[in-house]
Amino acid sequence: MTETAARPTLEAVAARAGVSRATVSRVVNGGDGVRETLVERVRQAVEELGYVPNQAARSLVTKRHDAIAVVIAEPETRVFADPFFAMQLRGISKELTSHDSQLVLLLTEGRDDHARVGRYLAGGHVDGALVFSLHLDDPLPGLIQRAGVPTVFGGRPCWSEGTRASGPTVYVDCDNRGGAREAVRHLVGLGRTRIAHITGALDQTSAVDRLDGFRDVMVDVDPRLIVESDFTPGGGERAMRELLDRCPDVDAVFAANDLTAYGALKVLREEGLRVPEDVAVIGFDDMLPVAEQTDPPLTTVRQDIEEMGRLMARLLLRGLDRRGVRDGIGGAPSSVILPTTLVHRASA
Amino acid sequence: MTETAARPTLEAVAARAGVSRATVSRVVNGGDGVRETLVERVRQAVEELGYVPNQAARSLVTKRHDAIAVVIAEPETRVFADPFFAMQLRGISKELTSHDSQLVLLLTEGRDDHARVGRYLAGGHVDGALVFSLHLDDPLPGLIQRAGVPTVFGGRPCWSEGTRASGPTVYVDCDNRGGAREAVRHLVGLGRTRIAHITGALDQTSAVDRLDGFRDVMVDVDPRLIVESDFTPGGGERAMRELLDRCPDVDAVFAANDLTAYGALKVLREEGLRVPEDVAVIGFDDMLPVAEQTDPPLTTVRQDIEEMGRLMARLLLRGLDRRGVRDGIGGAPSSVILPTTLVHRASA
DNA sequence: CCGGACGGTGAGAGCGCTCCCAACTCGACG
DNA sequence: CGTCGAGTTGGGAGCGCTCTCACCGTCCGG
Repeated sequence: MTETAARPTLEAVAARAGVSRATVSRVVNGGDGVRETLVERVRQAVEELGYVPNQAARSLVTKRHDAIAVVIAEPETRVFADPFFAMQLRGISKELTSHDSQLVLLLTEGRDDHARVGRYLAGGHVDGALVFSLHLDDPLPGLIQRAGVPTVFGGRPCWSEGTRASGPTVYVDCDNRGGAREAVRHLVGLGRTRIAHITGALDQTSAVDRLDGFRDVMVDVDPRLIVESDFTPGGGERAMRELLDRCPDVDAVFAANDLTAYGALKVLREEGLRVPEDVAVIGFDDMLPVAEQTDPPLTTVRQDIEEMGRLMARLLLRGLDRRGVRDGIGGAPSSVILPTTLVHRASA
Repeated sequence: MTETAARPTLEAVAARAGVSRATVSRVVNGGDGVRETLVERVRQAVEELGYVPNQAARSLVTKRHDAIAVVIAEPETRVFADPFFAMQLRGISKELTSHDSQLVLLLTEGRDDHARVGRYLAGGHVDGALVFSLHLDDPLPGLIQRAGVPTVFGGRPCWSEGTRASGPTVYVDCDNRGGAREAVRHLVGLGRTRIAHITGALDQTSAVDRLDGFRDVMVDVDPRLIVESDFTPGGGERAMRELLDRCPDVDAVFAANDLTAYGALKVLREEGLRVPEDVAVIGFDDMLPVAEQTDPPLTTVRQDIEEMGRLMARLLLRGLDRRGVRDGIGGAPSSVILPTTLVHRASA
């Protein structure tokens, strides 16, 4: 941990290359309008001195930061621990990297933290934000939009009344409803008639949308076939038990996600029911370490999580670039719903 | 996405409070040596104007950034997807937050990316780095230490020959070896005699250390009882099959992590072997969604992952602060090995 | 052969902040 | 009653960079 040697400045490079600061700056930023010989000379000086631009000085004048914030509102430990965010982050990171932007990660812990995040974003330390807000009553989306920071949401956000910001909301989500429909139709196609749904946590739009998709197909479904749960394996177990109790004749289950399906599978096995012969099971997410490893391997609805992350970043960056170009018409980017695909494995 | 109103500057606050820039600066940075009445007046002006300091301007002069980088070297998708990093990030984030520092996340993709990360760190954009380097031959640790950025590693790093940097290396790890010993001793205590070990990916120090711990207890172990694997469920399955094939009399398995144990459990069940009656199984990590949900619930060695993250951050920040105080003797912080605990569930 | 256009370059003015130092106010002390 | 020092406050010089302009040479058309 020794003191790092003083970093060379533009000035130093200029001196070495025998040109002015302005010229070095031009070269460093693309080199347009500089004679080729000079460009070369400057490049070499940069190389020799190991010059790296000082981002702080640059931001100070450009008001750009080449950094975006990723906000993950996460009261619940277990949700954060699933691979979901990791994959999204990966996608986001890839996109940002290719755009030379940095990723500032903001994790919130409980309500008080919202203020901190709001302050940070309003403080103009980043060019934009990517926000994952999971719950219906989350004040974060409102806070953020009020902060005036360009934002793209991960998953369809939900507005508490009155929090609704002006201007369009941009978000990226997968086709939860359509994916659910496809899963349920597949079960119907298998000849199943007593098809149940174990829901996710219904304070999240993804859970609501999947339930809606289920209902789209099972129009007059026996209400006892719908059991509310919470996206966890334990919740899946409890729900499956209740389901078996209420409707012993159930012959198919569409679980709101793979973890839930995993729990359901466990109960089914314990009860001596064969999957898929007695009860077919479909999950959602195609979370690989889970879906491929269940017993039997899980048929599930795949969403490309990494791609969602990447897309969020792309949308945000595009919006940012456009802003630079004097907010031309052609307009703000709009939300994107990614398609899902049904992955056939053994459970249905 | 409207243009944000011009942010108020120190100057503006000063004007409003009827004092000088310097005074406002003092108040904003703690307010020492300023008369109480003035402090109050400035505070109010700050409030009214919604002033937030411009970090870029501040860094420019202080050379501090109040930001640290978290570098996750991750060629393998599946490893990143496990909850491990999420938990660590959480711990890190908590610690940084309470220290008013930001977390810049750097994910690498393949070899070329190392250069990018090296450049970024060397560029002095952050005050320090927290680095997770998983593999033995990873050039990243060397690169980073050469960049002269204060760094704390997650997990005992491993140096390719010649890459070894000068100066002490600080890292945080759990007591992989001791934890493994405890697990194996527990199996011995259960009266098991044919105790096997399914290793993790042996290009990672954690896997090597756990193997060493196993060997510490099982001094003259039948070499056929050690099967090399890779920390994945699939790998666990394969290893377990091979093990059963080689030594049908195996009566206990210490798996290098929970995922591996999960795979092993699956094979055992398929083969009609009872756990723990016929074969006792112990995992490592206590990855909750996995360990609690296996069938039967997994006895495993717990490491407090979030705490590791928090500790890494704390160590780094402490080192940074000390640097500020003229690098006094009393010295660089040193590595920490966190204890593990054996969690008794049903599988052993 | 001269004026103007034009590509290329450098000088200089800040961006918003911190921090050094000078200045100023008092109360205390000789 | 003068002086000194502690306690406060303000002025000003940059931190390293970008960006606007003025400037300079060159090339071309008239």
